[in-house]
Amino acid sequence: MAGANTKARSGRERVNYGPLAQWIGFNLRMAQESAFQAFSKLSKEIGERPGRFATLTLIGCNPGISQTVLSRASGRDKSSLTPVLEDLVRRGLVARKRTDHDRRTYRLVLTADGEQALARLNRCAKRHERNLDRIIGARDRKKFLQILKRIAAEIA
Amino acid sequence: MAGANTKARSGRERVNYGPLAQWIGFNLRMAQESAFQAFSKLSKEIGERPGRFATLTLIGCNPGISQTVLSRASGRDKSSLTPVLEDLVRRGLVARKRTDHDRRTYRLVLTADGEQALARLNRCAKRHERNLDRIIGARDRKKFLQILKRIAAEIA
DNA sequence: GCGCGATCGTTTGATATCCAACGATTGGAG
DNA sequence: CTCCAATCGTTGGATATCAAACGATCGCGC
Repeated sequence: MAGANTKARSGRERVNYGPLAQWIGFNLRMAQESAFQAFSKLSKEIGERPGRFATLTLIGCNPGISQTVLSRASGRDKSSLTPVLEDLVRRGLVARKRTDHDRRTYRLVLTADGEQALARLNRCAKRHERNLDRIIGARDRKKFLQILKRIAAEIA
Repeated sequence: MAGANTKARSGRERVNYGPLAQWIGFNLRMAQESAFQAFSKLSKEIGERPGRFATLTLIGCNPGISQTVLSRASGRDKSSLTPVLEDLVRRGLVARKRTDHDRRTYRLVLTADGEQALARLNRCAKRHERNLDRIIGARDRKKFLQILKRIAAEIA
């Protein structure tokens, strides 16, 4: 079925991906999943979850940011952030401050411990990025990054 | 903190991404999420879930494939496939056959309805891919795809 | 034959995520 | 002033995923 036979599977475990092999969407998912798994393993070594990283970085670079703005920037629903921030606050990495002129929003800031945790995560991320750079190649890195950003920005 | 101030936020809702802006891993996640959302919307129009697509395609291209092989090919744990296949079988899109020489494994095949559902999903995917192609540009498409495949293959 | 490690699909339990709805709060229209 | 729509963070319900453990089955060595 479905035309497009690139290669029938031969001996053991050879799979025919058919048209999937040429589809950006599928390969984007596979690459992201692999990269995430790899980073997950690195960050587990220092006892942090990978999902915390973008959150801590964005709070660090934008002290006083609100949860809603943070959720949009990190590409997740604001309700997903509630348990994450609860955890980060409980562990003393992030502080929530109420403002007086608008008592609905929190202003999020890193604590000293939060800065340290972020620094540790940054070292992991650097190693991870070096691995990715090695695979992508310095020559194509800039263009690759640029295309990723265009996809994120324009497909919505 | 964290050095690297590309731009302080000014008026409304300007967020400083700091070093995140240059990281492949983060941008890979954002691009994948956006692309998946877009495809999700398209496939919802025809009443299918986006996760079913790779599954149906791989079964179609590899009639008789087992669940374990299918799970590895589609990049998901085999236990994630159990409810998906239950649903596809219940709706009559996929048939499971027991083999006589190995009664542990199923052999998965598409039914006629499954072929039709896949054809509908394929039309969605083509539209989706055209949008991605427009963003990426024909000139860079091949290289982009190649890099995605290398990441998926080599980072693990 | 027999037994035991490996494999297949499922179950179970834990996360992470989305979406819709909610209560509290704000700010603007009248 | 007084409402009322909009916004903020949370809650509740649904789905998707993984990892570990399980029962059934296989196949190999002996």
